[in-house]
Amino acid sequence: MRLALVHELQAAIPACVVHAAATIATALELIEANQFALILIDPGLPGYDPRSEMDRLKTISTVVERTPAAIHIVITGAESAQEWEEVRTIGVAGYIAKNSLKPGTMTAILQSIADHGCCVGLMHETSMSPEVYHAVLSPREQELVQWMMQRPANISRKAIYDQLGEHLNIDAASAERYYKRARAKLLKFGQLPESL
Amino acid sequence: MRLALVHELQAAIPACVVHAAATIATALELIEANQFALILIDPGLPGYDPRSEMDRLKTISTVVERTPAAIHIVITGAESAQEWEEVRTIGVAGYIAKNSLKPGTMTAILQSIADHGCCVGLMHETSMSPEVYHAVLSPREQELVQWMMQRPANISRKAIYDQLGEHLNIDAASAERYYKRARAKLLKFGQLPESL
DNA sequence: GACGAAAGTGACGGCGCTGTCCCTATTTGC
DNA sequence: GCAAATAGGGACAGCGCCGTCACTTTCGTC
Repeated sequence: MRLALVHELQAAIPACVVHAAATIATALELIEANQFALILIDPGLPGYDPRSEMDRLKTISTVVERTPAAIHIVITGAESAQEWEEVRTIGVAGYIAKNSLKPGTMTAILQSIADHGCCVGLMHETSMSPEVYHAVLSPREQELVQWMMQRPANISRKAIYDQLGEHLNIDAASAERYYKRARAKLLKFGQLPESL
Repeated sequence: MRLALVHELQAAIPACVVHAAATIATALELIEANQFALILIDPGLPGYDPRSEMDRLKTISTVVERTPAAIHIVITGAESAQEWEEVRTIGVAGYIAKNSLKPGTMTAILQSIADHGCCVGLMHETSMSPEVYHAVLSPREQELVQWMMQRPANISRKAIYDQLGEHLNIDAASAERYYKRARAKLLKFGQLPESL
């Protein structure tokens, strides 16, 4: 889980160095030994660190107080608008629900903080559409299949190709061939979903 | 976060199809429409799904009851030995704390379930050593640096190379060159940690 | 019947990661 | 001093993913 966050950060900030801590104790050691520009905090769950009676807010405020020079973002699974109000007064710049943290969102979050000074990502429109992942597909192919499966019935595939080509900065024709390759792979492995 | 789990699964089971749901409602739709062999459940945090009053146990039991043919594993951030006792009586085969879910562990978990019928992964020895990730390094290089930084002072680097070569099934000499390339990159970008 | 959308197949260059091999200074140890 | 360990550099083939180009066939519709 930490790794996922690290990868998001690395994708958003090229050529950065990320330090990760499994427990609050380790985190406190790190912020004493280093000067960080950006700090992500996952307050964790009840009983996250048994040796500490700190609750969520205390944990956050402790870290923030000890690193006044850094920008702080709270990443939480148990989102709460009220908690955001509380931590923003402490000096937290961002409050992101894990549910609204999709791949690639990190860049937008950091941009928003740079522009408006803060960023909130509660569970807005949870993409209710289920996600399907096929291990035999490369990431690009996976993405193509994902898009195609969400295609409304009255939209031609060609339109999706154009849409996707623009979105990924590639040729619409290439997008078409990706989808075809993906479909061929799924057919070959007998994993073709009924949505053709 | 879901994606991280999906990737772990795909790494553990080659050529598999993974369906992911953001909410319990979506999950219930999925298990009605499909026949799954393996189901991972993250009961989520308090308030995870606001439209449902189900608590953690109710959520888990609902899913388990509706999919008697599948193997169930609970992945949770708020681990609790007591909860494991409760869910095992329902028919859950695995109970894994997110903290003990390191990259590559999935294979061992599934193997353990296949062998002993169940698998528990509470927060055993939390690797207290902090983790450092450099975006400029490739995964292999990253791994080498990680190992080398954890090297006890009285162990020669050569021994680490041998150790690593065996662990990764590569030449010890190759491991050496990976570390050197990694070090050169870090030096070039001014990101070299003091641990040389 | 003609035309366009869609499906199915084959091939190519570029790029990055991997794993291997070789060659040279400099430092550390016995 | 000599040998081993360490640091530093350059080169190569294999492989998978990416993006592109070209060709044929089937189907539905007008």
